[in-house]
Amino acid sequence: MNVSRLLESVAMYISLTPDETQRFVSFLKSRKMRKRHFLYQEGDTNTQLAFVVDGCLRSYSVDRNGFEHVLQFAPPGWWIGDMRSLLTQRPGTLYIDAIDDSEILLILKSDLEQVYTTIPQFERYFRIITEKALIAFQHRLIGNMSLSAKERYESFCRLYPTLIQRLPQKQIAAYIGVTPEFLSKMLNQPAADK
Amino acid sequence: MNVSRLLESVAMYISLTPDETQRFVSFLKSRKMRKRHFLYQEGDTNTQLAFVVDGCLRSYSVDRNGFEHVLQFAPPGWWIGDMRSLLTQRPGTLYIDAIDDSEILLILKSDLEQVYTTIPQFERYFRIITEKALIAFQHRLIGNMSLSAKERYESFCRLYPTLIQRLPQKQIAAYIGVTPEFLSKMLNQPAADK
DNA sequence: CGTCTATTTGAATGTACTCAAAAGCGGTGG
DNA sequence: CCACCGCTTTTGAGTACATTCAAATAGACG
Repeated sequence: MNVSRLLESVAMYISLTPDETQRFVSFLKSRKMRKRHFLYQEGDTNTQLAFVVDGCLRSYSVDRNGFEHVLQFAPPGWWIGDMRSLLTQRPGTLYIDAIDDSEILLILKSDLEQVYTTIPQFERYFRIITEKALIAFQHRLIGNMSLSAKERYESFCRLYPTLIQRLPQKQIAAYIGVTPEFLSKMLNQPAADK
Repeated sequence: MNVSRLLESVAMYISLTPDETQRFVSFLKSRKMRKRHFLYQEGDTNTQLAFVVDGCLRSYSVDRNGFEHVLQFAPPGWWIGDMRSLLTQRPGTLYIDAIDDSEILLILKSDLEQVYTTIPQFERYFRIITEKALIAFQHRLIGNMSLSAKERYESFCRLYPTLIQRLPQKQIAAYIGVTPEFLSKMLNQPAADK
């Protein structure tokens, strides 16, 4: 089990003793996921959080017309899950799948609670991680309201420069909030520069 | 200083000794704000977090064309601040002002750090508060991508039933992401019911 | 009351969507 | 190794939702 990437992330914000580290790791389960395979589907109760070691996952919802909307891409080093389902312990509204062959570390909600009570420093770690996620989503929301589709695309390219190359356009469209058709037209008609 | 509302919120997630409570309260500063007065403006470095005791605040950004986009309304019992500026300690991009005469409790970033180290339970409190905020923003983002303006308006009414009455339409428009003109037309042409 | 801002209304415009169909691309099996 | 299948991307024409700009009206506040 390759936990070094996660321990690096943890070490950025808190200091653990070898024993604490050991106990934390004992709660983790490693899992390989093949491209296009699901971690959860809508209606499942999400009882775990996933840390991406290698590959890339995504979470998305499907609206009543069948259109997908990407909530998050999770490259290596990122956490992903259906936070709402995790918190409420009720069936979620998100799908989470692998967009590449991936390796992830899972921790169950119940074990996470264990971690919080036995190694309180993790409250801090996840507080900070969550704050950063919150800031990112706030920023994205503002962007969605104040930028044009073209600007959102450019902003996306800046944010995920590595992802942009291996993601199908369709996924990018579902992230920035336009139809695949429109994104295609936009990219092939740079006639007017601004 | 009216701290009972905040202590209620804290007590929902953690248990403090009287001494801890006392120490926490000693970090808070009470402040009254008159309607339309600012807590921060764009470019300020936000060094504090605000808890609304009474009244209502809002945070918003102004895009390059001068349009306002509301990030958050904060009725009594809610926290508000420019999280990004608070985390990075750099000038923020948000404006925060009172939309009603309000009473708030402020805590400085530096004091918050003190609270975290001396009363570690607060890591938990703010982790949970932040998780809830994250979930709310994720939900709103998905809504912005998958719902029509009318549906976003209805969703807003459900979320803030009390606010809806005392907020100018313009503010609601700036929250759901449409122009005030369009919202006005939408509300006055319910000809077609669906 | 008078001023300032919010709301309404209308006409013209634009950005992005819908639907449909063709073309491209990648993986799979023969 | 090639042919085929399914999915993604492209392209076009028509449309719709929402914006822009302008001006009139209504409300709020001092």
